[in-house]
Amino acid sequence: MRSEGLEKVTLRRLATELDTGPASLYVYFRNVADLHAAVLDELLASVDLGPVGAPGDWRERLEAVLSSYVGVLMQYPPLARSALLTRPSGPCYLDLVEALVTLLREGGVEADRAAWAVDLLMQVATATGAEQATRRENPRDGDEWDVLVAAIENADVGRYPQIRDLGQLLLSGTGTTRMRWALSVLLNGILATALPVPAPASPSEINTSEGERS
Amino acid sequence: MRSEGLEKVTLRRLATELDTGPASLYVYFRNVADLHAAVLDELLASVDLGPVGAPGDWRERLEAVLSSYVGVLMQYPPLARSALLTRPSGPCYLDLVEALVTLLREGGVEADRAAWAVDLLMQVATATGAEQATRRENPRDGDEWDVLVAAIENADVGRYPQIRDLGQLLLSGTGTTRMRWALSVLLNGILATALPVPAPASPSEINTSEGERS
DNA sequence: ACCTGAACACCGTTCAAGT
DNA sequence: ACCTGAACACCGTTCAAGT
Repeated sequence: MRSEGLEKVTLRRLATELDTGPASLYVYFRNVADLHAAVLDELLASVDLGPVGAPGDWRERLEAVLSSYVGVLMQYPPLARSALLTRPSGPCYLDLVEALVTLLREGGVEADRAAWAVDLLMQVATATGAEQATRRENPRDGDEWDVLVAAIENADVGRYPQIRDLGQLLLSGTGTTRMRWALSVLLNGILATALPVPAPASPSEINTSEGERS
Repeated sequence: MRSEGLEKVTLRRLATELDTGPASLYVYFRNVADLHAAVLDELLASVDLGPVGAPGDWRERLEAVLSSYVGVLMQYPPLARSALLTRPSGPCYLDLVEALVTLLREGGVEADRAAWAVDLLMQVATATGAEQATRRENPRDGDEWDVLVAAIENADVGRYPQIRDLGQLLLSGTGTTRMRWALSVLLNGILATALPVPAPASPSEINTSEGERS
């Protein structure tokens, strides 16, 4: 419907695209965050969930799904950024969650742990996508990188002995290899870390045990 | 110097605060990202690095430092958001990196692994801070939560069997307990996951082995 | 009743004109 | 030479006035 190539997703741009004033969009969206969420979910439809049903190692398939997700985010920097702050609940987002849970459970992760693990995996993937998308669209990124390199190389030995010791190790690796390693860390950690035992609750407060969520 | 209580850090607001026009700030900062980075680093000075030199379990001390960091981010939502996309290189940021590396090494993590681990820990902590800060300042967050609860409870059983199966488990736990678990996951994963063997490089390209970093 | 033009209150950035 | 007022090109949101 309105899935034309949008680079800067903004209320006004979409309004002029539709030959109307910006006020009209408030009939469909209560604010700009709502609009972003809607476009984002539309976009998540293009994430490749094929690996879920495919044969092969569940870890590799999970990595494939998350890579596809990150790739989609990187194509639309502003949406990638909004994905970090939004609480998505669209159908395609749920498809993605469903896929990740399926793969985790296939890997032997029990239900409660898988539930929390999905959030963590999505958080890291989304943050990675938003970061890389922003850097990619920022032409001055090279400069910032150089500044960081210089800051590390010239770091005061007295104040930053560890940093001086690590040196280039802090900057080593490509984005892809780092993300592959991060995903391994997460999966190994998830497999090794049980959920905390829930705080003992008296029977009367069992139904409010969802917590403050803040 | 200019560390007055700033809630919305914006070029113009700071300019009027200083009784001048917005153009004047371009003498000190080349753009608004630069300004954010500067203020952020100023803010990072208030992160409590005391636990680094204190006695006790290195994991708990690392958790204390990161909690302090997240707490600082949550006090300034716009800066928390910019921290996700910026490539910080200020002195206080380096202090924080130094602290984390120190604790990781104390825990027996070897140098190269610690170098990558710091980035991952900071990414998760920063994302958590930015998320929670944004939610806290958004009064409609309750509504979005309700929408998500409803979406999960009423999810189509055919399309989302796993989600239906998990149900409230997906929403269980407070922000704090989730973050404590996430940190355990990360530390367990870091301890369990060696870096990939670097791609074999001919001697001639050893000096360019920093990678594309994209 | 529904839609929307125009206005409001902001942004970041640039650049010519001042001192 | 250095600083900056004013202008430019955008934002998101509201609201009164139209149909």
